[in-house]
Amino acid sequence: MLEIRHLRTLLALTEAGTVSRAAERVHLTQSALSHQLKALEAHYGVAMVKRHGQSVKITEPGQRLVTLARTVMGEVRTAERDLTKLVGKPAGTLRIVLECHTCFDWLMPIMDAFRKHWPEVELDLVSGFHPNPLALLADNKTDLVIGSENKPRRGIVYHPLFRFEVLAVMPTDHRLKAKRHLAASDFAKETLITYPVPEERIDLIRRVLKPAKIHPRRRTTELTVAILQLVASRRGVAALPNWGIKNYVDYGYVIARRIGKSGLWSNLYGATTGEVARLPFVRDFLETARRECFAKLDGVVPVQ
Amino acid sequence: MLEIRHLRTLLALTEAGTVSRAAERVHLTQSALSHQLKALEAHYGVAMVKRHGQSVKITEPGQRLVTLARTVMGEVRTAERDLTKLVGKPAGTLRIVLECHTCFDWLMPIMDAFRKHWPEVELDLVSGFHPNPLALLADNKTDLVIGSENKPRRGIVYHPLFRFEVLAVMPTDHRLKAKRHLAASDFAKETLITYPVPEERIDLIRRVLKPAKIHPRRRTTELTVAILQLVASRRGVAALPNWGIKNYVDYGYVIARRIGKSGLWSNLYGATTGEVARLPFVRDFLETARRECFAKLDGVVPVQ
DNA sequence: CATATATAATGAATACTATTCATAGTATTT
DNA sequence: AAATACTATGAATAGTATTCATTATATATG
Repeated sequence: MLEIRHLRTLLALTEAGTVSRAAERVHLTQSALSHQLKALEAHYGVAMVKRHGQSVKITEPGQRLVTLARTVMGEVRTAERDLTKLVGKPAGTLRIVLECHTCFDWLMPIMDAFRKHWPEVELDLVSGFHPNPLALLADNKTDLVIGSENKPRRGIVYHPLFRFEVLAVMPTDHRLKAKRHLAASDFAKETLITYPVPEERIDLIRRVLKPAKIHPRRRTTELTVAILQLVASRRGVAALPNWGIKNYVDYGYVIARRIGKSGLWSNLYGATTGEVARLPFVRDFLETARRECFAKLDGVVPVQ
Repeated sequence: MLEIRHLRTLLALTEAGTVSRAAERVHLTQSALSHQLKALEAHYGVAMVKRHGQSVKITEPGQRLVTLARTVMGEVRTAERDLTKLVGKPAGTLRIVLECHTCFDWLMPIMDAFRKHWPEVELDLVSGFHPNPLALLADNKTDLVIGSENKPRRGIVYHPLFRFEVLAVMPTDHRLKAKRHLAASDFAKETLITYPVPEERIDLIRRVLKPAKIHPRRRTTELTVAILQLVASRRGVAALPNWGIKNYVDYGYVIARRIGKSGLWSNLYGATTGEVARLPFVRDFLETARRECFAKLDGVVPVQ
């Protein structure tokens, strides 16, 4: 009766917190998951989740199955890796270009895991700036570009990673702190602290400020911590991913506000050539990245 | 794509050796398993089994999945045990009556495992002889009777365990050693060595010799090894389960021959009252017994 | 406080896919 | 050579997972 499908669902449920979001993550409808849970509960004669207002909470029996799911899914993954290694000795390179500055944060642990799982593959992070990173794929200068671009181009395959919200980060005593969300006009008199990249690469400018014809002052710095320091010491405001600043916000170092009524959201994709997309270790890398980010990063949802 | 169902199939396949027998064990048709295997092979791009004449052999990739199956199924089982313990504290007794002498051999390790898994349950083996063991169930003198009886009686539930062949055991230089299988008449001049139980309890007599009106001499002894010693020293022949004598035959201590053209087969059942049948630890006991016997005992097949 | 917005549960309809059926094919045994 | 024991396969069927459409309920929002 119990199938791996159910374990997948339970894992997604603990990570997502709600049935609907879990459903998105496993590419099913909310209804399907609700039925699955009902079937599990009927079979074992215990509630696996408890409706807790709007969201659901996993019960103790449910938690036991989640524990099972974690170990089982881990073992299934290593078995499948072993299988692909038995099918054909995998060797090659995986050169990665990062378009997204903050992505370093989540990429590091994933690269570490990858090196352990695929010691035969040479892993490289191509840093430094490129005006047109996707061109590097065609020129075989890199194998994987991680960024938010997904315009269809011939020969390039986009692998959706995840979707996250970009928040406005401000000092704790900022004049706009009472607002629930900021409008474009709110930025008019601010100094915007960003990474040293062209304006088109900054979502807030390209998608919010430029359309509203607002051009605040800019100040740039390389590191995320440096940006946060400048914000905290009232030199300006910044726009950073939700998951990148959560710790600083929780700690009360800065405050964060939504940009626009429904927020400024950004999608992240891995881009490869069609050929590279077929390599088993590349598929594994992308899948691992997706899974780990959903599991570890706060407020991350599937690409819509 | 990979589901627990596939892992079950692969486990049954390694233990049964052929697709058909594995199918019986998981209560599916041979065709279903063949399709399952085909789907697995298509998905992973490797052959999981290799047709090897009449039977199939598991390939290296297949073996990897079998290993996965073993660990996963083990974890699923302990998780499910934990779940039933969470649902309701299980306490009670499991008093077992054994109708079948040789069954001690396989029952011991299963009782050991059971004690480990259900420390709250008091386990008892009620030995000694009873003319009508099933009556003990109704009188609440025991909880489980293991034997080959399965005549429908009101209030009693039979749980099929397994089916095995009873072989004629003879000294290595016996006059009938050239025969592939023995007929009832072959026993006419022999001394039959049996456990000290009534004739109706001995399959060979009840189902083969009595119908043929053949009444050989009998000599009885309690222990299986004692029977084998007597046989080896030419004091007579015996009829014992395939799996009980395999080691002695392989070692060349005695020889074994089929009884009748298609052999003398015996089914083993666990009998309980309807109430006891519902207890989770009883269900677990029976399932464990079945599984372990299929895995460890040679030549054991599902009850037909 | 009413309204809008999320969310979950449910029964019926649908789509999917696992299993069986019927059969052919291939070794092995007698 | 015939009988037996096994596997593979395509089509039909049965079974069940998923979706659709809807209701119910709780949480935000103006």
